[in-house]
Amino acid sequence: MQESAIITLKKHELSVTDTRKKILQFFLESAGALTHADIEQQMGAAFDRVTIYRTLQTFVEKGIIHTIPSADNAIRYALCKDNCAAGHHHDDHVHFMCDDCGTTYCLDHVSVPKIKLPKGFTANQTDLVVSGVCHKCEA
Amino acid sequence: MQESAIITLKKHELSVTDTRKKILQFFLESAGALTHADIEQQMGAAFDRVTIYRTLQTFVEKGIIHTIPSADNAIRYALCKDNCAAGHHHDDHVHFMCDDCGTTYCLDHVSVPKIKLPKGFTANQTDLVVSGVCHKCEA
DNA sequence: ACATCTTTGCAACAAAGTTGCAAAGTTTTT
DNA sequence: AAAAACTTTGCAACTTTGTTGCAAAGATGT
Ligand SMILES: [Mn+2]
Ligand SMILES: [Mn+2]
Ligand SMILES: [Zn+2]
Ligand SMILES: [Zn+2]
Repeated sequence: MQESAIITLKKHELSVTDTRKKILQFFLESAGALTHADIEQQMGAAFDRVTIYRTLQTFVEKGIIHTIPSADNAIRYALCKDNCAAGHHHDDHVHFMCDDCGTTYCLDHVSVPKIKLPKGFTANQTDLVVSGVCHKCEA
Repeated sequence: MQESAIITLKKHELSVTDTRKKILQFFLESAGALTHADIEQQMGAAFDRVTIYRTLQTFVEKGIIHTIPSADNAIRYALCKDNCAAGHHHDDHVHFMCDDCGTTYCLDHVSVPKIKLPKGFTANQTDLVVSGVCHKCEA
C-alpha cells in the first residue's frame, strides 16, 4: 500500500513520480533515520544517485523529512511527524544514535530544553543528539 | 610564540613536528572551530592533504581537539579546554554556529543539560548545537 | 652520531557530491 | 483523450572529499 506516500506528496505540492513514491515509502517502512547511502543500497540500481540527492533535497525543502547532524560525515534523514511545511520545520525533539546497531531514532516525545545563551547570542534552532545504547541493544 | 603548542604536544605524548606545531598554532589563534577545509586553505600547499587528515585524527584521539557535529557534511574541530586525555573526552558544553558569519563557538560555560530518555535507552554522549546569530553579528 | 621508531608526502584509488542538458514523465489545458 | 506546458530523471563529465600502502624524511633517546 503506497496510498499514504502519494497523499503526502500531494499535500506538499510535489508531482507524484516513481522515485519519490519509492523513497518516501522506504522512509515510512523504516524504524530509524536513513542516510543517502542507505537509500542508494536499498534501491539498488533502480535510481540514479543524482536523483536520490535531488529527491532528498526536495523532501527537506518541502518539509517532508528533516536532517540529523552527526560527526561522522553521514547526514541522516527522518520523516517529519509534526506539520512541517516548506521552509518551516519545527522538529524540536531529541535524536538518539545507537553506538551498537547504528540506528538513529527520533525521540518524538523528548523535547529539546531551552538553552540560556550568553549575552548577544540569539538562538534560531537547536539540535540535540544523544548517543549510547538503544532499547533493542541493551544487554 | 609557539611555546604553548609545543608544550601541549609533549603533554599528550606526541612527537613535535612542523605540521603539528603549525596546525595546533592555528587552532590556538582561531576564535572558533575549524573544518578540514579551513586548515587546508590556511596552510596553502605547505602540507599534504593526507597529513592534515591524519593530524586531526591524532589530535582527536589524544584529546587535544574535539569534533562538533553538523548537518552540512563539514565536521568542525575545536580545542579541548577541559583536561581531555587519550580516549577520554569530557567536553560537555554547548556549541553555537552563527548563521551569519559561519563561526562556530564553544560555549564553555554553558553546559549540556541531562536528558531523560525513554526506558531502555542509555546515554553515553550528548551533543547540543544551537544555531542562530552570534554576538558579533547581532544588528 | 647512531639506531630506532614515527611521521610525512606521494601516488593511486574510492567514495561522495555537483552541474548541464536532452529524454522521459507528469500535470494542466484545451 | 490529445496536445501543450512544465517538471523530473538519467547520463556524462567533473570536482571535492576521504582512504591506503609505502618509501623517504624527520624525531627521539642513548
Ligand atoms: Mn527527528
Ligand atoms: Mn567545544
Ligand atoms: Zn541499537
Ligand atoms: Zn556571527
